[in-house]
Amino acid sequence: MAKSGTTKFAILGILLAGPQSGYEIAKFCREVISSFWSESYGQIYPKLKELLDEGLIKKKDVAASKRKKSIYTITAKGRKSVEAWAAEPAVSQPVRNELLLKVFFGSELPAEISRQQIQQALAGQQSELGHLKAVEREILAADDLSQRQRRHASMTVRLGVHLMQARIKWAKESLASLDEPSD
Amino acid sequence: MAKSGTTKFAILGILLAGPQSGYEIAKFCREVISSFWSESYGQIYPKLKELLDEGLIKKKDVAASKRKKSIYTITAKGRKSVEAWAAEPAVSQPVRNELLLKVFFGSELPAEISRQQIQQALAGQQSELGHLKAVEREILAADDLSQRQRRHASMTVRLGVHLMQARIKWAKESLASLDEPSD
DNA sequence: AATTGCATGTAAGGAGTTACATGATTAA
DNA sequence: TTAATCATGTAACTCCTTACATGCAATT
Repeated sequence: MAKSGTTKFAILGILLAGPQSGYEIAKFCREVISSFWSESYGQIYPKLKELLDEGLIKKKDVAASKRKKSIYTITAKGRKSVEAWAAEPAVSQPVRNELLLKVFFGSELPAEISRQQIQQALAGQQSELGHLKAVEREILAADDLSQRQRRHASMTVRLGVHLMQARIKWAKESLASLDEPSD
Repeated sequence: MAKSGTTKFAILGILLAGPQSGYEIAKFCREVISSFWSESYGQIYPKLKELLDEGLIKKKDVAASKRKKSIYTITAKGRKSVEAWAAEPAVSQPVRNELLLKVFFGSELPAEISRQQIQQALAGQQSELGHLKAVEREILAADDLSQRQRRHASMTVRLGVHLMQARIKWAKESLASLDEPSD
């Protein structure tokens, strides 16, 4: 995936909510925004160095509770930079859906293959939907977040919910279509 | 994106429908399956060489209408290989949704930013939905396809339709949510 | 005559993950 | 004491796109 450069802005955006260490940024990606974004250590640490060189963040070494760590804070320049990025129309990166690839090729393969794929997908989707709804409830009850933070966080989960419901609808419709007799 | 290796099977899968040249495979990706899969020349040509070495496809040089080209045909071994891959549960690769990232960070940014993002997204989604429905009609009317091919191709487009409708629903719901007064 | 499409490839470089390496602290 | 979590980073490797390079054929 060449030339997107979104990692930089993802880190800056996370720092908007407050100063954090590289480790905490990674944790945030894993625990909070993983349903629509991912970053790994191999990306985060080198990127923090770059952002520092560009003056978009600043570093402070802290001996927090005996363990030393580096806390990064977004600068005014960094804030301007992430705001400009956020205002630009979002570009949707090329989709690659392995399930659809398998279903598409299914017309040239034994009929059970597509049916099983879709049944498995449906099971996963239903459990995923339950998970997303639980996350939604958590967000609405989180008293460590501001009202605006709750609202925006819940919007992101709501898309997940809508998409999952759509996938479930599709899976059921597709299984029915596979049951229809051939002409 | 490390260690997926799906390109190999994508090419094999495309060859299931009949022998084709590298150029035709690329064209097929661009024109037929682009809504859920993409491959570029830089991937296809080197991969064809690998598949040849592994005995999963065979090559025949043809002087079709004065212009020379290489036509690749899937072998029995290749067919077995793609069938085994198709039967394995589809793995969903990590999602990266730039729009949601911007919406999420929107709680720390001027309020107009998220509203504009979602409005722009909605406009794009509505036009995209119209396009998908046109493609669906084309598939159902395509008499160069078998009934099974039409059925499986239409299933892939139907997921696109369902997902796009979900995105539109979400965008409208989110705009309404942004209009609600704060507590 | 010029543009578009057919046709095959390579090179450079960015993006991204995983595994490795190291070590302290804390909870079971 | 053993495992998990905190903490920072690097190296190797894969994946993938874009641009480049080349040249013929058909259409406008």
